[in-house]
Amino acid sequence: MTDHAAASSFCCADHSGTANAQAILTQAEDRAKARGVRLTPVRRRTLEILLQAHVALGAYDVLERLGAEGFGSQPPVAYRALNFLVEHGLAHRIRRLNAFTACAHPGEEHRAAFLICEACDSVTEAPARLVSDALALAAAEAGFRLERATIEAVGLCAACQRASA
Amino acid sequence: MTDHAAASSFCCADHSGTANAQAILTQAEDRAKARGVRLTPVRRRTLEILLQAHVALGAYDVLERLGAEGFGSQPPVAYRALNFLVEHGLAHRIRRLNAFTACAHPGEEHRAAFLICEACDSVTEAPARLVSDALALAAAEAGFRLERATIEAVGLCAACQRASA
DNA sequence: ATATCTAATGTTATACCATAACAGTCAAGG
DNA sequence: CCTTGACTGTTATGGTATAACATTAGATAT
Ligand SMILES: [Zn+2]
Ligand SMILES: [Zn+2]
Ligand SMILES: [Zn+2]
Ligand SMILES: [Zn+2]
Repeated sequence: MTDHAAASSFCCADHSGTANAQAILTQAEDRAKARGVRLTPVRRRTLEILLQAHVALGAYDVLERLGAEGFGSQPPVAYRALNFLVEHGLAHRIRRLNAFTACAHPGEEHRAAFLICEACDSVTEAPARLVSDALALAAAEAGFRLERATIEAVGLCAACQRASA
Repeated sequence: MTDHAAASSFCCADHSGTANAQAILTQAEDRAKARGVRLTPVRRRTLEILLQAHVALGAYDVLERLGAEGFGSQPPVAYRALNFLVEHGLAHRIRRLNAFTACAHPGEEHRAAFLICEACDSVTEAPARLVSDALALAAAEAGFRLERATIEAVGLCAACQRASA
């Protein structure tokens, strides 16, 4: 897991960061303000780190960067910042990878699905309205009251399909 | 995680085990034979352990039981058996819980969603054809070739809703 | 039957992921 | 000011998972 960041440096999707990272960061600040929570330096920097990465990062990957920049260097520092971002819709946890990725659409309320490429480790956030609705239906049929869900697909991203063709 | 097995001893769903456990075990044997793989003693016993549990079990929970019965007592013993069962459709991995549960419908090819109760830790396997289709569609729209997916819902099972009403 | 090969099991050791508990710090609001 | 609650940092520990290698059990082929 630790070498994800190094690998596949010119990979697929539009989460590549630098492009719209600034815009997303601004949205994130707005959202934080709207919610009345503080986007403190560690938290903000953590979000930037996620935005700059083109793959999902493990907590220890994030921690390493934070520590190198003068923030705390012990696991709780990273986990707290990451959990904060997730709680407030600024990042998502990818359970299959034990990793985190910046939300591509902060501000909107959304239920996302994640498309994880087995070849390049990229993670793309896809709109999951319909998937979510279908799941809600299936849950209702079982008398289950759905609170939230994890939807993660594994396969090959468009770029890697072309590359392997 | 370790006390899941102890808790909620008369819980909700139909995965309660003992009822149709025997039938499922038979199906599993058939399926293994059909696939030309061996359901060895550890593997079979591991499946039985999962079937007897009424919640998903962590690898170390399973390991503890296996060790107590004369099988190996080191992590790889449990992980290998569990991974075998998952690979061959006899069990499922519940990523949100870092746990495993016996498949309720071995034999059939199926893409399942899991309904995880926050109150009693029960895990119910729900048919997810429609959810899966919707996800396939969303993936296709992103040019993503879907291989497999994890669909896990968190909420309240029917029984626990009644209990808390 | 015996040699041979492969799959499966078991062990040791280690890596990776995550949180509990407590101490110090900082920024309001009274 | 000074209290208060939120935030950051540290130490310590617990839980999850795999790599690497030795051993054994089953199948296959003389
Ligand atoms: Zn998002
Ligand atoms: Zn890719
Ligand atoms: Zn199943
Ligand atoms: Zn329940």
